[in-house]
Amino acid sequence: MPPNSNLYKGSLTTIILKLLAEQDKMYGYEITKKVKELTNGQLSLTEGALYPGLHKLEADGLVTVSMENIGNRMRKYYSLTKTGKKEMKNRLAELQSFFQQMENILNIKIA
Amino acid sequence: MPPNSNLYKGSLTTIILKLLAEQDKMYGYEITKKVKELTNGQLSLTEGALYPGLHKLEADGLVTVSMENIGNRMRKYYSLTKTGKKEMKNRLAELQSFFQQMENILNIKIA
DNA sequence: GAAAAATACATAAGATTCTTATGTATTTTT
DNA sequence: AAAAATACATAAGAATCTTATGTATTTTTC
Repeated sequence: MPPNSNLYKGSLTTIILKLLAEQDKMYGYEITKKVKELTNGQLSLTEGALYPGLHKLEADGLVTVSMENIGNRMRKYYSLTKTGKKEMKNRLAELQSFFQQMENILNIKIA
Repeated sequence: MPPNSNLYKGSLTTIILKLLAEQDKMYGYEITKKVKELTNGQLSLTEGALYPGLHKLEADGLVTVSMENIGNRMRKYYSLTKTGKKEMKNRLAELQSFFQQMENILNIKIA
């Protein structure tokens, strides 16, 4: 597998929030798998960014946690709070306008 | 004027390189004006990011500087080096693939 | 059945890139 | 004459990442 592509800083939590909005609840490792799958293996979230990111979302009240034991191994499932759903919409809108601005500036077509 | 939109970190130097590729030479303040113009005032580069960014591009050998005096005021014009032109293409390509990946992950249409 | 890979979490040090604040000075507009 | 725009700069601190390391279980492969 190639080394991680650089995530443009700031997009990680938006990704997490959007995936949680679609899947209802997910655990960290599952998120990394999902991102790899959706990008055909091109993008790998690093654990050093993912887990602190999830902790921050929790501290900010955007997600809640529920633990589940699978055999002897634990999983921490994350779900969006009501605030988290709103914030997800805000960040998606922000990201869209960022993309629009980048198109204007760089004069490129995306997709 | 509204407060600065957040630039997604990492995109600033790509913007600078692309504008320099189109304009041949520009000075810092001119770059901020151009970005404002292209985004209809929605995006303002902050000086605290712009000038250090230009200095770093120079230190990395991607741009060269030529001074010009306009009356009693100086301008520092920046131009792409050969390496800078290559790097600009690399970063644009990287950014495009990042956008593509974000589309895949977030399931959004851009533009 | 032993070794390797995958699963599943975590944290810490350091790098990078930004924001905010501040500073200097000239020129143009009001 | 005062305010806004032009034109540069740097420093402190915040935010977000990378890289490295650690622990432990489960599944796959040889």
